[in-house]
Amino acid sequence: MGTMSDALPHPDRADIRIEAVLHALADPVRLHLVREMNRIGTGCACGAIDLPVTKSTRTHHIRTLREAGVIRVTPEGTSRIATLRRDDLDALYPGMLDAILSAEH
Amino acid sequence: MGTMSDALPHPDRADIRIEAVLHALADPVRLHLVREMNRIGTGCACGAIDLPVTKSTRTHHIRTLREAGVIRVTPEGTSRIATLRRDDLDALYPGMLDAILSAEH
DNA sequence: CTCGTAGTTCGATAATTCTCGTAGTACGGT
DNA sequence: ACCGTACTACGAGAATTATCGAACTACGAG
Repeated sequence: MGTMSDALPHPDRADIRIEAVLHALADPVRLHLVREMNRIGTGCACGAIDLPVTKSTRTHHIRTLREAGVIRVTPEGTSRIATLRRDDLDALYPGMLDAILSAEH
Repeated sequence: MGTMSDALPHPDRADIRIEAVLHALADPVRLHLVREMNRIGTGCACGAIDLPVTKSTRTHHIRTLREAGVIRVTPEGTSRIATLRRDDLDALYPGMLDAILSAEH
């Protein structure tokens, strides 16, 4: 049970909660992930973005972002492709994502 | 030392960090405080908003919001008046605050 | 089938942080 | 001067979370 090609659970747009999204984006590692995903554009391999943490920690952060509804993750071979849920986030909180992503840092 | 009428420390606009702001807004109690401050409008007494926590916990949350640069707090008699730092937040992250405040909940 | 790569899961630890109660400070009124 | 109200400070407990290492699963290439 639980093979890697099983669809991963994602919240529906209606089930995305602002607090979970804010919490997900408030962590420096996760914010960096999201910024990079945004920069690279559509569909980037999770592992391609280098981070100052081990791979199990990376898994934890990717899951946090996925469960909050910030990214969508789909298996592709041995990799997993992550995409920002721009459409959903823009529909729910218009302007928020752009404002956060374009913030200086 | 440290009398109540001392000016409380607030970060300059340039020192406001997006991560701190997101972290401050990610807590349900603090988000409720901010929503209420926004609804009530300019300058509301911190203690006027009722919360399901004790007053020392309230102090903690107010300080977190203040130190993140989300609100400005000024002594006024025995009370403290809190105001959203709309101008600064809108300048730094245009559209973010409105998007968060108008999110359904 | 075996190997290497990509990622997950589990258990543990360390760090935050949310929460509270108690004690204390500041200010305004009587 | 005294009291009540508003809030802060400190110390401690409970909960959450960030992090890691080790063991495991899945898939593709040879």
